[in-house]
Amino acid sequence: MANPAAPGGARRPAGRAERSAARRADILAAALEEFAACGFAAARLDDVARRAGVAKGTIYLYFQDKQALFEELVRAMLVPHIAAVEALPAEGPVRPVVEAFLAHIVHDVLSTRLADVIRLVIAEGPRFPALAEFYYREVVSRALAVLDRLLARGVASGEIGNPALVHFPQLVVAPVLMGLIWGGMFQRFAPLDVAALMRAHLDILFASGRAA
Amino acid sequence: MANPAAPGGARRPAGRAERSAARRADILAAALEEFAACGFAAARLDDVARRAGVAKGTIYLYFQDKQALFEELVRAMLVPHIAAVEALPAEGPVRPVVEAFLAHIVHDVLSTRLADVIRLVIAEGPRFPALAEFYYREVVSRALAVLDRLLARGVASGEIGNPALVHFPQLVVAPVLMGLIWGGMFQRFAPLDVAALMRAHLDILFASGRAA
Amino acid sequence: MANPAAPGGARRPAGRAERSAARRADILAAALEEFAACGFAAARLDDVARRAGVAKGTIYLYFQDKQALFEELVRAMLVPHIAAVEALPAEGPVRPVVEAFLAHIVHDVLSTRLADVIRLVIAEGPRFPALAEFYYREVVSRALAVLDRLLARGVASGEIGNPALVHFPQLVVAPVLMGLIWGGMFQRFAPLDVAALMRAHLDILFASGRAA
Amino acid sequence: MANPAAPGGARRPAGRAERSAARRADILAAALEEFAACGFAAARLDDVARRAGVAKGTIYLYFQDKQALFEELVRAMLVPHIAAVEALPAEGPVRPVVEAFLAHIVHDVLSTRLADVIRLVIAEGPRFPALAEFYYREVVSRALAVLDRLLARGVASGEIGNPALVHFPQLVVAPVLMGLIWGGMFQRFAPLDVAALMRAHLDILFASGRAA
DNA sequence: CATGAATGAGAGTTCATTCAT
DNA sequence: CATGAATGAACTCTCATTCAT
Repeated sequence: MANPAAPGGARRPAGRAERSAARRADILAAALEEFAACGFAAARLDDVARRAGVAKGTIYLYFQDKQALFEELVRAMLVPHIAAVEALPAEGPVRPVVEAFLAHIVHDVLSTRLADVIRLVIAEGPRFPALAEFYYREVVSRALAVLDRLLARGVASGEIGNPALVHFPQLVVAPVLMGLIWGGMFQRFAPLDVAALMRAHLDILFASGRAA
Repeated sequence: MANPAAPGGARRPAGRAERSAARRADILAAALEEFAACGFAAARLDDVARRAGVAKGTIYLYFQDKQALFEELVRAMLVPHIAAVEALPAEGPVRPVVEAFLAHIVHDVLSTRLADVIRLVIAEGPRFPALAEFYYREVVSRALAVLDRLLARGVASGEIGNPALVHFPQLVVAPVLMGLIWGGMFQRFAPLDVAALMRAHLDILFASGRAA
Repeated sequence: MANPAAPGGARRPAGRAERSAARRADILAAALEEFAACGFAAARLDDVARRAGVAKGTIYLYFQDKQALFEELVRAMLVPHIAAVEALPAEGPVRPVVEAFLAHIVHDVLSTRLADVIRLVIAEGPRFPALAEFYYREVVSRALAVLDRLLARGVASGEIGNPALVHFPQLVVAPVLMGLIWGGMFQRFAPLDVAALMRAHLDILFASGRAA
Repeated sequence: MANPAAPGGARRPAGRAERSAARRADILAAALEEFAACGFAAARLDDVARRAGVAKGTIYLYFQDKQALFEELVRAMLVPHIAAVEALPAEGPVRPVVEAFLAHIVHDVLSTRLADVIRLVIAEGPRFPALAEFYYREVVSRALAVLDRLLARGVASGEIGNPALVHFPQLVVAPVLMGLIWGGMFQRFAPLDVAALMRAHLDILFASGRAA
């Protein structure tokens, strides 16, 4: 009677749907840890369940099977960032936008769990074509399209001196990929200053243009 | 003409040592296929054996276990290229050397089995720190050191206008990595012209400098 | 009649804990059969599972591995008898006590599954030092200690004429061991009347003493 | 030219047959070590071969298979002692003969490789009925028959006071078995003075009789 | 909804045995 | 005779998946 959102005597401050969503989130979070640490094939659902604080069977109430869990994990992690990818300003000087774009990736991707997710996609991509395609369609192609327009504008305005860059937005992103891979493999014993790397990268990209 | 075992005529019997080396090579080749296709954990030694045309137990005559097979495979594939990495000319104009360096990678790595091996190292690196370290020590760090000297020379001679590049040889290689990853994931449905990518990349790198 | 789970009527469902304990017992019983028949190394868990009526994997829900199954089997079989070993009367005439002791062993050990267990311990002891030590500590040394006190009393009271026996309680048990080994190896084609053997043994032990 | 027994340039001082016999002996010796250490099932012919200094296949030139090797090993080790078993004097006082008999076993069996062989027979007996039967027929029954006659003589002459012993020669041997088993299992952490045990045993056996 | 005991196909690994050299 | 590379059946152990409770 006190809690209108909890009919039937549920004391917990959450409704059934919320509890369910929370469980789902717990499982996804646990799965991320395990998949990131072991890879898809070597990760054990037993460990995912233990880490999520649920029984092994419960996972199957929320996900069809191991592969579905993996794919939904990747999707769930990527989706919130898909919008951000296209939120770049369409007007004004180009360099600050590219800078913001790269800074965004460095801060919100490379230094977060998202880096693990993308490394997973890269590592397992060949075994999960659907995932690779999803990643390309929803993230990569969109980001590259945005970049492409940006670069065209930069070339048109003279900010970017070298027209070679148009049609190869991958060149803008390549150092990010380098930072991502390096971080997963060599960071431990050969640290790489990604921020400085990005500054140098920007300097080169905009070197021969004139300031906007 | 006196020696019936003389090289030059491929004959069946061969020596014991040759047979043995051939078997080993067969197994490694089969392992490459399977590991590249399935990843380390999901690859089955049964399939490796079948593909190599040997019995399952035979693998264990040549390799301690699955992990050893994997590590030796990577090492065996990388080692022959280690020397090549440092064979860049130490004198003269810089751009042609960098061009040759990238062309070499594109031709001898990206379009060969070596690409699979490096993708494997990237994918499994976190689970095989020894391998990641080997790859860094024997390949990555050497190549970067060579590039570093090259870039310094280019900056000193004015060929490279932008000194930002020095100390970040990773920027030179980043597009190669991009091509490698792209090739493994998106090439099927979104082909990338790596050669053109490289030309654009070079144009940008040497854009603001004066010709040597 | 009110409690459907009440003991006294063997019914199927039972509680989870009971089911679990029963499964464990089934597996141990099956393991005893197989280990006794084949020895540790040659026994196959597949057969244990089949005999226990469970799947192969189920064994691993209850026991860490084959060796743990073996060791727990031996412990589980021996433990219930450890108390019995020290339950011999500490007063009165000695001969009846020794007689009872040997009769107990002949009836409760030699003619039961326990004989198989001890034969297993003897056969596998060298490969399972922990088991040999357990058996010595919990069974052998205790039984010998009890016997030792008993013999000392018998010598003190004159019931046992020969003081040589003190400090060698093994001599009292040796014929039991003989019966155990004989039973496992020769009984089939050269039967040995263990009861008569024991009577003769007792006659000799107490031959030169005077009745208590 | 110096060695007339080595025609054809063979430097080794042995003929073909001798070499062969030596090889056989080497294999048997190696097999004894391995079987004693690991038991029949767990012993590896690979280790036997390595220890014997021959190739794995060579074993099969001398023995049909693993089981034959094992059985011939046991037979070969026991046969030389079969004669000794019946070489006990048929006349004169009994006690010295029994003493000699037990002393012989303690010295020539318990403290030698023979102990390992008999422990093996005991451990593997149930799996090798033919071996158990051979051991019974050629060793056990003969020794017991000899002992039986000896005991009868002792009882007849009054040396042995207790006629219960006749028909149970096993009682004479039981402490030896105890020593054998104890040696294999507990000797390490609970040493048993077998010689003293035997003296006590003899004292008891002959306690109530009058000296011859 | 949630559980976790149970399943059983399938993985890596071993080793007795064979046979071309 | 001797070798040891090769075999492949058989083993132990794992783990995604199911289902009675």
